[in-house]
Amino acid sequence: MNIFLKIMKALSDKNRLKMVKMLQHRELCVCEMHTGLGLAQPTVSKHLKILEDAGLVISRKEGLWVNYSLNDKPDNPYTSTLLGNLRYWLEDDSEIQELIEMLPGLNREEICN
Amino acid sequence: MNIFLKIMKALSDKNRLKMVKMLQHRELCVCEMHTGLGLAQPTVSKHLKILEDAGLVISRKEGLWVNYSLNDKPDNPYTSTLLGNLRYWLEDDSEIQELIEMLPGLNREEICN
DNA sequence: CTTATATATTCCAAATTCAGAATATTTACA
DNA sequence: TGTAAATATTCTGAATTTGGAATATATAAG
Repeated sequence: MNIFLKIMKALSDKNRLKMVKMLQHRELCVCEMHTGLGLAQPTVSKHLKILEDAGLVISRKEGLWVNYSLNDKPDNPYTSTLLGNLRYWLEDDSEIQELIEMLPGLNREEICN
Repeated sequence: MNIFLKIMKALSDKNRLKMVKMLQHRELCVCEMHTGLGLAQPTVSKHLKILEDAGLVISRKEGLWVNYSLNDKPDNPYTSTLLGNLRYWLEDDSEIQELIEMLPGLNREEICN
């Protein structure tokens, strides 16, 4: 039950939910999400830790960057089902749509320097 | 997005999750859940309000009792999918199992008087 | 080895959540 | 109308969550 609750709590926050929806489109580094969401970098870093601890997200180091992506090898049925449903859930939400539309313009080389 | 977040928050609490699992077996009044969960009556009442506001649960008055049951006519896909998944999710959780096993012994006529 | 950059961690204040005690409301019934 | 019983609401304190500033860590480049 505890892992289920951890997953639900991780998905109960608006900003973390936005991060998941962003990551459906591509791998992102911290500074890209920090810029895209208009949140402080430490805030984003902490949210990502919560998502990673819940097993929803994985990270991969690439030099100075840390690339985050959705976990496509979940070890429990809750994660796979929820991440699967979230592929289409909230697709019609305007706030999400605006966020997704700005994704192509998010370029880590431009942002982080 | 807000209704989705409300649903996720409602299912992010251990006691509310237990209530949902209890209600999968039968309609229950407040005092039955209050006794079964070992929580104060106002605490249970407030949790039920949160579940009802999220559309997960409905209530039906019957004299002094208020019977709560799962909402089988959800007006959004999140509720129907999640309640559907929760039919089998957590069935193997020992804490849930113990709770379910005590359900047949929960009798409102005995408890509430 | 020093510097610069991306990310993580720590610290703290504000906001929210949770629990139970006290109280209010609602309904049945004498 | 008055009382009893089931539930709902209010109030309060403790715990948790959230956000950002300050700081620490890690890696690349000179």
